Amino acid sequence: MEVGFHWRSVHQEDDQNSPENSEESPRSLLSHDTKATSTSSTKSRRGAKKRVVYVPIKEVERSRLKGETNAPPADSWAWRKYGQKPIKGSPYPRGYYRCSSSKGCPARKQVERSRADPTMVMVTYSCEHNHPWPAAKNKNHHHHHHNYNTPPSPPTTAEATNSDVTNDQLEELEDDPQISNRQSEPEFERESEPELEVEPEPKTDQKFTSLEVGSSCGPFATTTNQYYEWFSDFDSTSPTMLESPLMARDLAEDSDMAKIFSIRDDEDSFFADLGELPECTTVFRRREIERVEEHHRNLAPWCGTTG
DNA sequence: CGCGTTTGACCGGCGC
DNA sequence: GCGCCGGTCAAACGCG
Repeated sequence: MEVGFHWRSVHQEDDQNSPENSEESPRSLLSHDTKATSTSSTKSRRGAKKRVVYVPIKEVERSRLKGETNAPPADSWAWRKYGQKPIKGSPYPRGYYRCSSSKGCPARKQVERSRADPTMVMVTYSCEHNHPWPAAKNKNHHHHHHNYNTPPSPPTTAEATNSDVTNDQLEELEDDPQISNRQSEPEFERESEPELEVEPEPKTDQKFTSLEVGSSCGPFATTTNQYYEWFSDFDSTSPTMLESPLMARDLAEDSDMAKIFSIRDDEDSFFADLGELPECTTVFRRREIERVEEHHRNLAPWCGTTG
């Protein structure tokens, strides 16, 4: 495969000038990577580093189909929506989310549908989680090695099925034929199908016009729902998930991480890797986290943007 | 009753 | 200085 996701260090001035420009970037997606997620690190005005992730709306759609109103690329963290605004250049609104796991957690993310490619959802992560993954909150990961920024060890479908997901949850998952398929299929071929799956009806367009993903992002990471999210994201666009755990950092520039990612990109069976990668990442991840926390305490982090 | 979403108001930065 | 715009706050509301 040639796609997957590309770590793009976008050294734009210090901001994504305009939504239009930023949207144009993911042209690669437009071409054929409907399923691939693309990421790019950029800085916001105040120099705050941000990580942008593109997720095929399909993922979102699928999630919704499952009966849950979840939508945004679930990263297993609990996010609480604190605002939504229409964006000038885009017909789609942008949803603002904040980590609800910890009160002081500066982690934030913005979810909006790509204007250039309506089949993609653009998720912009800012700031880093400064607390362990709230596993206890909604799950019983007996061996979860909550790495700060790393969500629970990405429950490979198998793993989760065995230890994390309850029967009910499984049923939910299996309830969606697509999901089941994905788990066993490479799904890449499926992806070759255009947005047919995504927007079979015009009404689909409606919901997006109004709030689209943003609105449906609601209760996604509330509780058990997270499992669904994981699955959906996983079997389909794993890159998305990979993103979240490492996001806020300059992983793009981080040699170690970068390496891992490249590997991932090549690996078709990232599923297998997922089981281990998180572990590996956890190690140095923690190291960095600590540093990050330091920053957070000592000096106003890049996310210090107040307005 | 607690938690999360919704939604309009408010604030601050930036360009003109 | 003013207006536009993106980002956040906070009250109201809904749901489990």
